[in-house]
Order: sequence, then C-alpha cells, then structure tokens
Amino acid sequence: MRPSERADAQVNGSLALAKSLGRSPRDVAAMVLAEIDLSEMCSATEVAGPGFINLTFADGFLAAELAAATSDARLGVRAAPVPLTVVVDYSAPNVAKEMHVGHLRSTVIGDAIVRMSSFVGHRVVRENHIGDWGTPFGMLIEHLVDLGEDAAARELSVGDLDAFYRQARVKFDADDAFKDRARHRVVMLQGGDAETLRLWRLLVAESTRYFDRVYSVLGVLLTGDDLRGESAYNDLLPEVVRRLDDAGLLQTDDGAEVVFVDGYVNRDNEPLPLIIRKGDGGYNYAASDLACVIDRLERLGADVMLYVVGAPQAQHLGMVRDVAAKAGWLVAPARMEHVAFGSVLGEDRKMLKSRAGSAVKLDALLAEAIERALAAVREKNPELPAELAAVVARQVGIGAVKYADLSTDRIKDYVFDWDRMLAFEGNTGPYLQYQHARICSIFRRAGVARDRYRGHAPSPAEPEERALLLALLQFDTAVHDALERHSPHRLCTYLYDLAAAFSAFYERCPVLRAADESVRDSRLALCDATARVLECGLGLLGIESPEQM
RNA sequence: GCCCCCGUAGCUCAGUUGGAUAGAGCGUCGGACUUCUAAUCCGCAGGUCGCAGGUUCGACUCCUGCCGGGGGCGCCA
Repeated sequence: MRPSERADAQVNGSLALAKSLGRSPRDVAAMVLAEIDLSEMCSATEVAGPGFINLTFADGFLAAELAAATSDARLGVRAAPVPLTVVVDYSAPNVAKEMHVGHLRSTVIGDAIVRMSSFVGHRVVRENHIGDWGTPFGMLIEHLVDLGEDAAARELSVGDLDAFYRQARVKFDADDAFKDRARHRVVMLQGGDAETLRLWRLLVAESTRYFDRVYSVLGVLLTGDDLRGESAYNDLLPEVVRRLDDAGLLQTDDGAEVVFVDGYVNRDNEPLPLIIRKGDGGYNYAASDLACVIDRLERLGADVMLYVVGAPQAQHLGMVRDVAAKAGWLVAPARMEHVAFGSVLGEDRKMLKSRAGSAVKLDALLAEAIERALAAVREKNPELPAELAAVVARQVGIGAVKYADLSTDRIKDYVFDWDRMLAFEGNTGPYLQYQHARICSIFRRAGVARDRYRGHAPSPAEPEERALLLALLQFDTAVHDALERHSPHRLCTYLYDLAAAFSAFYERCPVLRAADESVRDSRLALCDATARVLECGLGLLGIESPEQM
C-alpha cells in the first residue's frame, strides 16, 4: 500500500499476483475487493488503471485513528516487533585533536539513529570509539613532559588541542632525540608502564572534557559513559590473533600477520589481506576493530552493529566484517552494517576547509551557527526578550546545522551553505520549528491547555483538514522507514511534508475564528496533533522545538 | 589498472525498494498582509531523469557497457 494522487492510498499487489495466478490484474484486484470487507475503513474503493486498487478512507475511520494516536505517548508509532540490542558506533574523535566538520555527520546521524532506535523500543548501546591509542601518543606524552603537566593541562583545557598536537609533531619531525624519546614512550605505553599510563590518562581526560563541551553545545546524547576508545580493546588483541590462528585464517606475509579475504585485490590484482599485526609486532586498527566486534557480540550481546563512519572506510569495514564472519564470530541473524555518509563540501565543491586551508573546527562552526541564528531571530522578532532570544538562537542555529546534515540522503556529499540552512522557507530546520511555534502561538492566544485535545476525534470537512489528518497518520510509517534504512532524511522529508500540509490548513482554515465551537475544537485537535508530531519528530533528529521564535 | 559511491529543472535536493501525467524549495515572473506569527500562502514558467542497449504489461528505480565527478586500493587510524 502506498499513497496515491488519485485516492488516499493505492494497493498494487494485484499486478504482481496476477502473473503467478495466470489471471488479469484487474480480475485479481476485483477478487481481492470482493473478498475483504472494507466498509468500516473506506468510503470508496475502485479498481483503476491496469489493476490498482484505489482506497478512499472514511473520515470517521481517519478521525478515530488520530484520536488513538494522540492518546498514545508515541503518537501512533508502533514498537519494534522484536526489541533488539543495537550497538551504534559514532562520532569517534581523536584524543589531543580538535573536533572538526569531519566529525559532524557521524555525530549527528548517529545521534538520530540512536534516538529513533530507542523510541521504538530497541536496547541501544552508544559507543564512542575515540582514537586514544597508537603511535602518536609517544610524541604527545613527551611533549606533555616537556611543557610540564600544569602548563600542558592549561593549554589543553583552553581547547586549543590542535596547537598542542602540531607542536609535538614539529618536534618529532625536526628533533631526532625527541623522536627517540617518543618511540621509547610508545613502547612503555604499550608495556603498561604506570607513570606513562598516568600521563596518558591526563591527555585523555583533558580531551574528553573538551568533547563533552562540544557534545553539550551540539545537544547529542553522548556522554563520558559512552566512551569506548581503541585502548579499551588492548587486552583483547592477542586473543584476536589467537582465535584467527585457531581458525586457520592467519598467515604470515612479508613479516606481517594477515588474513586474506575473498574478493579484495590490490593495485596489481593480487589478493589483498587484512593486516592484523604489523611486521614490527605492533597491532593496527584492523586488530582493534576485530576485537571490538568480538566485544560487541559477546559482551554486549549485539544483534545489530551500526558503524556510522564515512564512505571511504567501506572497504576496510567490509573486510573486517568478512573476516569476523569467516572466523565464525559474526553469525546471522546478528549483523554488522556500515552506515556510510558522504563529505561536507564548501562552496567550491571541495571538502570544506577554513580560509587558512585547515579543517573547520566544530566548536567555531557551532558558535557561528548560533550567532547567525541570533541575528535572524532579532531581525524577525524584535519583541522577543533578549534572554529568550538567546535560548531560541541556540535551538534554531544548532537545529539548522543538524537539519541540513540530516535532510539529504546521507550517502551523498552535501554543500555547506549558511544562507540555505538558516532560511525560514523550504526544507529547513527553522521552517519546521517556525510551524511548531505558530501552533503554540494559537494555543497561547486561545488560552486553552494543549492536552485538552488528546484523544479528541476531529471532524474534517475542508480538503486541507483532511490532507493534514492523513499526513499526521503517516508518522508511524515515516519513523519505521527512516529507521530500517538508517536514513534520517526520510523522516525529514515526512516532517517537511507535514509542515507544508499544516501551512495550507493554516491558510485556509481559521482556528480561533472558526464558525462554531465543534469546528474550532476539531481544528484545535489537528493543531495539537501537528505540534506534537513535529516536536516528537524533530526530537528524534536531536532538534529542539521552541514555543516562540 | 581494479573496486566503491554519485550524476534528476538555472541552483540545492526529494522521488516510499518496478507502478498511472517525475515532485519540492530557492531563483525568475504574477498574485494574497486592518496577521490565529506574511518567518507564510496561491499561481505561471522551467525536464532527452549523464549516454546507449537490455529485462517486461510497465524502468528515474533492476542488469550490461560507456561518459563525467569524487573516493579507496598491505604494515597510519
């Protein structure tokens, strides 16, 4: 069943069915209609075109459905038939490095998937796989030692992590003695030297404090409890090697321990292995990713593992998944999926960079979003008290950035454009928020409590009322559709259509000046339902819905 | 060289897994404000769905081959 332009819904299964039954599609459609009693649900049914069944729902049926939906905290969205344990791997910034636009998509898309999954009743485990281990930490720790702990902590707490990293890098490249110390420090770190670990923890602590600040501004659910960096899998790495060896998958190639996987070749068309352990004995990220898979399956009992990671990682994640399956760890129905996304581009259609050519810092970008939103709010609603304007500016600015990221198909690159994302018209965050605020304004003016209309069955008379009612009842489908494909943009498209349906209704159907009280109540019920679906839907995307703006 | 992703209106994007006449927003042009927030709404114009084949009742959608853009292809993560 799908929406139709010629009726409320169209059923086209009879076309496919006709072939196997050896009858004409129109006959099959007629048989179906004869067999099912739709008199309660539909006011009209017809066989149309090559064999479509067009359905027109009875107004009473639609009204009752809406009354049921608005009596429900989930607004008619069905719970998942089988609650699953869903592990979502997202955000993943690096310790001692600043978050930049590259982390925006993973964080925002992952957050939306987490919220939607929880909403329908899955057990969701958030995992922030931060880069907190590996060779760079040798030089970072030595640089920290050079600066002195207090000075280093001060510098890091300011948030200028990039400068700290750069200084370490410069010394590493220029100073052989420093380079030796850094390498020695890596060995001590991996060997579990207590003093080295203490210094390492200092770096991690300062960085995660900074991550928390960014997450707080951004308004995502990630907290310190969700941190599960590469270091967390350190002890499991020898186990990974042992298990792969036991399974007979491990081979030695050019001094490295590797697993060959079918279907992957290198430049010279030779089989391409996944390197588990480097020639120098060190483990690389394939090893920790495999440990991670084991951990998620065996410790967390994951049914679904989602990796919200950029599209360029497709091959690597594919290899990890294939090895995990080949080794017998990843067994259906458990599954591992790469929720891939494209890049954020600048106006020049290249990867978004700052004027200086470096990555755009995420905190600076968010600050600019809020600043721009504040200017827009002040201009368009000067009456709003300054304190409230500041709050609204944050909600609108952050909402605009998130919505711009979420509203297009995630696999595609998208062009970052301030003017477009902050526009109050079109498929934007501010537009949806505006429609919500408009509804709240009606209730403020009416002086009635919103919850009075929960469970109230509207009586649609005008086409705009009916269209809005139909749109409201599609929330359930929209949420499940977005969730199944891990595509938040599907929910965005729905919310935009709903907002547009509301706009048309608002234009044509006076609410407070309605002819009589029953029409007014019916319309207020539609208003409340719309505001709730908008707020709930935006909430699933991690976007707030101000009551005034 | 091999593999992956993308290509839809001037611009930015949707298109409900193969259904009827491909839709929005912006921009252009023309309308609607003594406002339930015009931060909006209505209308006009705009298309060889990158190209060429194939599959079938039917293809933007699936298959093959090209063209163009981006990315990946063993000891960084």
